[in-house]
Amino acid sequence: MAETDDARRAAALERLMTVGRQNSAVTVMFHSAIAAKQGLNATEGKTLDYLQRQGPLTAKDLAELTGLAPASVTGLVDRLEAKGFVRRVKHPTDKRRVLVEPNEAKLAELAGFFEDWTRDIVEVCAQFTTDELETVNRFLAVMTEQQRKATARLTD
Amino acid sequence: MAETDDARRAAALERLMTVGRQNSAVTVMFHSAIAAKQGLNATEGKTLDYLQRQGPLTAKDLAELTGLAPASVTGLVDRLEAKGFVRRVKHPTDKRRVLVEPNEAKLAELAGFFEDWTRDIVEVCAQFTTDELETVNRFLAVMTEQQRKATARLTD
DNA sequence: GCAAATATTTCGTTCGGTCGAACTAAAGAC
DNA sequence: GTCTTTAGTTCGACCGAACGAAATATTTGC
Repeated sequence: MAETDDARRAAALERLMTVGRQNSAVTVMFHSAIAAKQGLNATEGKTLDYLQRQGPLTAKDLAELTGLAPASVTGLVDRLEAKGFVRRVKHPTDKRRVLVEPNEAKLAELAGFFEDWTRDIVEVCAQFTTDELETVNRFLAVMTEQQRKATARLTD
Repeated sequence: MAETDDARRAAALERLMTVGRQNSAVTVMFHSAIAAKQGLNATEGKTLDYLQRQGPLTAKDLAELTGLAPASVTGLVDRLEAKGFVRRVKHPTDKRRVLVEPNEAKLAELAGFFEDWTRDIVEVCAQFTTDELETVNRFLAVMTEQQRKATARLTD
């Protein structure tokens, strides 16, 4: 029954596209809702993402990552600092440089925002066996990498 | 061996959180990269999303959906029209109203943007059995709904 | 040491996106 | 038929965020 198997797979793939696109759209909205709730614009949110993932970065690093002019980074960091999300720290060896350090407490507070969200997730996961969750994990990991590459391709 | 099962599940859940967050971050970046490539800002992108999903909408509808003032919607539609993504159409029965109609051709062109992306996805999916893909679909559908509710909770 | 290079900030300017208020046109109420 | 309400646009103004150029501080190279 190769044909019905093929049909079933084709259906699964098509549905994956649909559901994946819906999920993407909702994810974007969720993110922007959270950012808005904290008075962060897109640039600021992206910057915090980078800092959270990579730890302290210099202004120059941030300029490259965000694609902003040096002068703009100064303003960006000023705003984030005023809101308490980061602080400027002198670079240990090169005093020209400024390290922008994320405020862990503030980010934890942000994580607190996710708390009931996390609880909901776990609850929803009750519908899935551990094996299934591992499949999902594997899938998400692969897709994330694929999408990361696609993004890089777009922005080069 | 209930304990090791518990441990395995806990590990799977924790990993899900991590990988899920990474995936979200990348998704957001991917979206904003696509939007930027087309010269669209966040508001314009969101508006096109609504139009694509719900079909033609009046300026008033858009004002409510986006949370913008009427005057701002005029400007928003002007910009989208100038870029060729939408057109204004007279409402059939109420001549005060303006229907904002998405340009299917232009959106298809946008879909073309996704073409090689889609190809990559399918390729990546070769690593998964059809059963696994169906599990993923089920998971994504559930998570999408959950996240949709969470977003609504944040923006009310 | 001193000149050139590098990292960041300051300053003045510009621009896009939003707003409120006033205006126009059409629909609905009575 | 007038009066009120509703939909959308125009206009003038404002604000946040970005930029380039010049200034400052520090490091590197010779």
